[in-house]
Amino acid sequence: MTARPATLKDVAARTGVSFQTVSKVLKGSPVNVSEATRARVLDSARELGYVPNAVARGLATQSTSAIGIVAGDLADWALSQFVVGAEREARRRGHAVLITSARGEPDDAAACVRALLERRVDGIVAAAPQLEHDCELAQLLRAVPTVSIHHVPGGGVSLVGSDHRLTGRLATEHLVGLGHRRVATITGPPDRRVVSSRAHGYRSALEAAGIEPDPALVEAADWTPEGGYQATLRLLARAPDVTALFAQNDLMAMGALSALHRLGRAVPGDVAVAGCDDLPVVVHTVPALTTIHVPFAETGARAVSLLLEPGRRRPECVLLPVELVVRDSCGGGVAP
Amino acid sequence: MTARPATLKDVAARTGVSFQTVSKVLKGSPVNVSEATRARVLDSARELGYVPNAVARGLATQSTSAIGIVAGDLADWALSQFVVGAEREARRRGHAVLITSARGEPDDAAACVRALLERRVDGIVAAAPQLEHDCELAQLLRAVPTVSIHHVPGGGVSLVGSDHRLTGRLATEHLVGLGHRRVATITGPPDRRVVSSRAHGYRSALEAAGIEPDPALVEAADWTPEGGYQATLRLLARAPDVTALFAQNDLMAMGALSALHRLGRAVPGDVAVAGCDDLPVVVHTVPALTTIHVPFAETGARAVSLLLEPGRRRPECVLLPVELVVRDSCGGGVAP
DNA sequence: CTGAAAGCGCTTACAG
DNA sequence: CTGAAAGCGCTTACAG
Repeated sequence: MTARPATLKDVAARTGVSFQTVSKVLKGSPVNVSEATRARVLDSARELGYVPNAVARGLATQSTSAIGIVAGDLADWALSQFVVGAEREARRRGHAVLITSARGEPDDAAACVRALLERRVDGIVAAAPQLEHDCELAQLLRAVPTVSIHHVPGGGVSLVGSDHRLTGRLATEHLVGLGHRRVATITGPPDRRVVSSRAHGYRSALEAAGIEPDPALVEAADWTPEGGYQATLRLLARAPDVTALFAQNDLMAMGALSALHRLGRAVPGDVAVAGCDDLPVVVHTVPALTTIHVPFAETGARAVSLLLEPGRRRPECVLLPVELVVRDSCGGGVAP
Repeated sequence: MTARPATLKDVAARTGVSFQTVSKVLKGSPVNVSEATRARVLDSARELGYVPNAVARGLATQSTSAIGIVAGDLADWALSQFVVGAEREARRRGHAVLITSARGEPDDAAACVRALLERRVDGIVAAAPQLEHDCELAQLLRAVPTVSIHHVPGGGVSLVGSDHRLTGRLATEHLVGLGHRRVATITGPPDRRVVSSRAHGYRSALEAAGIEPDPALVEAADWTPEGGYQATLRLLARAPDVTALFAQNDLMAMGALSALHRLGRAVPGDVAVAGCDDLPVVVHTVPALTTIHVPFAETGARAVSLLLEPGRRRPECVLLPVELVVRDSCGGGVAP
C-alpha cells in the first residue's frame, strides 16, 4: 500500500507514446488521436491503476474544482442538512468540498476563510452567523466568489435562504386561525436578521387579525432546547393567560413542550405550540410538533449552483419557499 | 475583486530579491537570511496581500496537508458531531478537510473515495457503514492511510470508536437494577457490527442478573424515530407485559416515547425507556431521556490524531469510554 | 495524428 | 547570506 501513484509519464512509457498524448486521451478531450493508440493508452492506464493528480491539474489549469464551506456550528442539525445539499450538488458538478467549522472565538471564522483562500478554492459558500456583523470577514470573502445564507455587510455577495418573514407569518396565522388571541413567541438572539424577520412575520399576522402585539409575550433565547425551556418558564410566569406559543426554531419548541409538561399544562389542550424548521425528529415529539418546513438541503444545493453557474455575473438574492406542516401540538386542522 | 493573487515572484520583484529567497523567509524556516531582507520581504508580502498557494506547495512537497472524510449520511446527528471533532483536530494540525457524503447507491462511496484519492489527500477518515460489507471499497481505502469507525473487511485499517458492548450492558444493567425483568430492546439493522455488540451487552447484562434473554423482546428497526415508533408498537402488541425498553439509539428511543404516549402507557410509570448516544435534544424530550453518553466529537478528533500522528506504524484499535446519564425516562436514581 | 516546449507557483538541494 | 537550477504532475498552445 501507499506506493508512489502512477503518473502520466509512467503510463506513457508503458504505452510507448509521449506523456502529452496520454494526457489528451485520458481527459477524454475530443482530440485527434487514433483509436489504436487511444485503446493502448487506456489499457496501460488501467493496468497501472492510474489515478489523475488533481493538484497538479489544479496548478496547470489555475482552477481547483473545489469549493469551500465556512460553517458556523456544523453540529447544528439545520446546518448539516445544508451541507449535505451543498456537497451533493458540488459533487454532481465535479467539485470537491473543503469544509471548515468556525467556533465562536473572534478570529476563528477568518482563519477558516484564509485556509480556504490558500487552498485556492473556486468559490466559497458561507453559512456562519458571525458574518452578519464582521466587516473584516466580509472583506476577506470578497476576494473570491461567494454565496452566503446570511446577509454580508458591504454587499457584493449573493444571498440564498428561505423566506423568514413568511415563516413567522404562517406559524402565527395558523395559531390565530385556531382562535388564539394570546400568542407568545420565543425568538433567537435579537441581533440576528433571521430573528427580526420571523418576528416581523409574527407581528404582521397578529395585526392582520386585529390583535395588538404585546411585548410581554416575547422572549429571546439561544436556539437551544434548554433556552426554549427557560424562556417558556419565564413567559408563563409573566403571562399565565398565554394559550399559544410560536418558537422560532424546533429545538426551542421542544424545550417549550418540556417546560409545559413540567408545569402540568397540556399541549395542545392548554397551550398550543408551533415551531419552525421541521427537523426529522419532531414527527415524534410528544406531542408531534406542528411546524414550518424550511428546505435546508435545497438551500445548500441552490447555494452551490448559484456559485458554480457559469453565466453568473452580479450578486443575486434567492428566497426558497417554506410551508406549514400541521401535526398535533396545536390541536385540530387548519382553520377555515 | 478576484484579481490574480500575488505570487512569490511578485513579492520578490517588489523586494528586489530572488523568489527563492522570498520562499524561505515566508515559510519561516530557520534559514540564513539577514534580518534586513527578511523585514523587507515581509513588508512587501503584506503590502501585496500575498496568500501562499497551497496547491503549488502541495505539488512541490508531494503532500497536500489535507485529509478526506468519507461519511455515510452527514445529516445524521452523531456523524456531524464526529465531523466537528475531526475538523477541529485537523485544523489544529494545519490540515484542511475534504468532505464527502455517500448516499445509499451502490458505488457512491467508492466514487467519494476515488475523488479523495485524485485530490491526493494525506489520509482518509471513514465513517460509512457500507464499508463493513464492501470489500472493493475496503481495497480502495488501503491505497492511503485510513482510520475508520467501522470494521473494514481485510484489515490493514485503524479503528476508533466507543465500547458498544459496554453501552448495551450499562443501559440494560440500569434497567435491571431498577427491578425490571421484562426488558425489551429495539436494535438497528442486524447486519451492523454496532448492533450485534450492543445486543451482546444487553444479553450479558440480563444473564448476569439471572434473566433468560427472550427473543420475543427484540425488535430491529432502522435508527429513525419512525422506525422506533413502529417497533415499539409491534413489541407491545406481542409482549404487553414489557416494563422496560432499551433502544439502541436516542432517535428510536424518541419514537418509543411517542408510541408509548399514543398507547396511553406512562413513561416511566408503566414502561421505562433508555436510549443511547445522548443527543443534546434528549435533555428535553418528554420525559427527559435516560441514555448512554457516546463521545462522538472526541471520536472524530481521535480518528484524526491517529491518522496524522507521526510515529504511527501498524493499524491500531482505539475504544473510547461511554457512560450512563440518568434522567427521567426510567424513573428513580441508580439502583443500589 | 503525435511530440516537444513552456508554464502553473511552489520547494529543495546545491552553488557561489 | 543569496541566487540559479531542477523538479513536482499536469495542460495548453504550437509545431511537425
